[in-house]
Amino acid sequence: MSSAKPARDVDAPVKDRGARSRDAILDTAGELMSRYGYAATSISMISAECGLPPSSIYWHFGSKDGIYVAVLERARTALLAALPPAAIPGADVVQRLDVFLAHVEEAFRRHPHGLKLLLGLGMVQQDASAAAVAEVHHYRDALVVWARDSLSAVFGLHDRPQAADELARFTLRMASGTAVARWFEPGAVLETGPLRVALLALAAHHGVPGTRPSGEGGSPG
Amino acid sequence: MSSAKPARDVDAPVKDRGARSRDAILDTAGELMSRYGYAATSISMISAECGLPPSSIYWHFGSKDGIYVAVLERARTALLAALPPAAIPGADVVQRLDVFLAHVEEAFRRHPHGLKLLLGLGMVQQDASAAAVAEVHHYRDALVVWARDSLSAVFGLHDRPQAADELARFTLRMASGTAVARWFEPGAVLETGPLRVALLALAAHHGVPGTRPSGEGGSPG
DNA sequence: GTCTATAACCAGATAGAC
DNA sequence: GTCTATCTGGTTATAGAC
Repeated sequence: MSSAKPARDVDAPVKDRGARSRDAILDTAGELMSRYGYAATSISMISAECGLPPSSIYWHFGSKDGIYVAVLERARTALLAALPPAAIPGADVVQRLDVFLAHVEEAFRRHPHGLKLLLGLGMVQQDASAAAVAEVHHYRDALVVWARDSLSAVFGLHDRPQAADELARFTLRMASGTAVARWFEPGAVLETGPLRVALLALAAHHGVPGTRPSGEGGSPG
Repeated sequence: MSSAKPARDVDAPVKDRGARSRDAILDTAGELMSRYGYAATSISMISAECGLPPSSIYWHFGSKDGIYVAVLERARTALLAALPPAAIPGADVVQRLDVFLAHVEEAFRRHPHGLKLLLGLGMVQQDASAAAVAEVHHYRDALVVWARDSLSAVFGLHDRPQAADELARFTLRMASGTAVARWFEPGAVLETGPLRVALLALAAHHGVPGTRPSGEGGSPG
């Protein structure tokens, strides 16, 4: 028996050792950076954790910024793939909202690093490369667009972009706040119950039909 | 002429040069750490910015952790002093809520570093001293207690601690999410309008009297 | 693609004159 | 309390054998 922690597959077919190493580095770096932040995560930490020497890490990613860009890009892709699409099935608003919230809650629960990375690395502006800053904003913008489109579809706000923006900001800030809470209480999840009540009230406040608090089925037939 | 940036008062009476230097260091460190985070802020950066040599900084605070603890302690004191006390004046729920939200919005607007420091430094667990970790949790706990007490007073939830906890978590997560948003849009403020609607709806959902959406004055007399 | 070894540098922290 | 000068160790990054 070699070691208790086979972080990477040394005996894998030589064919794709490179791709496997690359993934191992990204896994380790994502884990460490989401926990300690970009600045506090060193190449030696990543090297020690994933078992590859620093030079291999540099061979794959070129620089610390390069690792960061790759980690963030992968996190963004994975999170956006897990988030529900804008086309939510459901006849009425409440039905669509419940489907939407269930998907969102699961996506944020299954990809806990997604937002944390954005948070811990958002303050990179210091010595980060232009590519790194661009990727941070790309990530953030993608989430904003997703939130606006989704909530617009759920509540039927295609002709009321301001209301859609408000609901999107509200939802994203709650999600970010939950990500923050998670590094004090690791088990914290997005509380969809209160969020559901809040979104329905906000929509009702904007006069969106089918969101009145009394009578869960909407307007009486 | 000496320099265009007199960051500290070199010609001040010798009497309290120490106290002034201490404050200057804390100001600079707070500014930098809230922008770049703890790990990315170096002693040399602080030294260059405030004009005092590294050894003076160490004389005042002993270590980088020491600076951090002092910065966070001062931020916590200032923020909690600016936040409204639990005893909110106002006859009915809506009145108290409006006073509360106005105070909170102003406190978070006038102390933009307060929460950012907590965010950027929350991930210090890596090589931080026990004192530093303790201060982070002290800060966070103080905010949690404040939120619970305040919202309990506003909505009259003394006998319903679970509802008070839920409203407190909701409010704090929105505030944290806003602090996060602020490092993408520096002008972002806590949006008390939607938060007001949401809190009223949550309270109504819990059956708190005086929070029904229709009829802003509460129950008809 | 992966390794050993190391260059060049900057971080946190200290010594000791004044 | 403040300064100049410096020590030590870790940091990013590279050279070059295999």
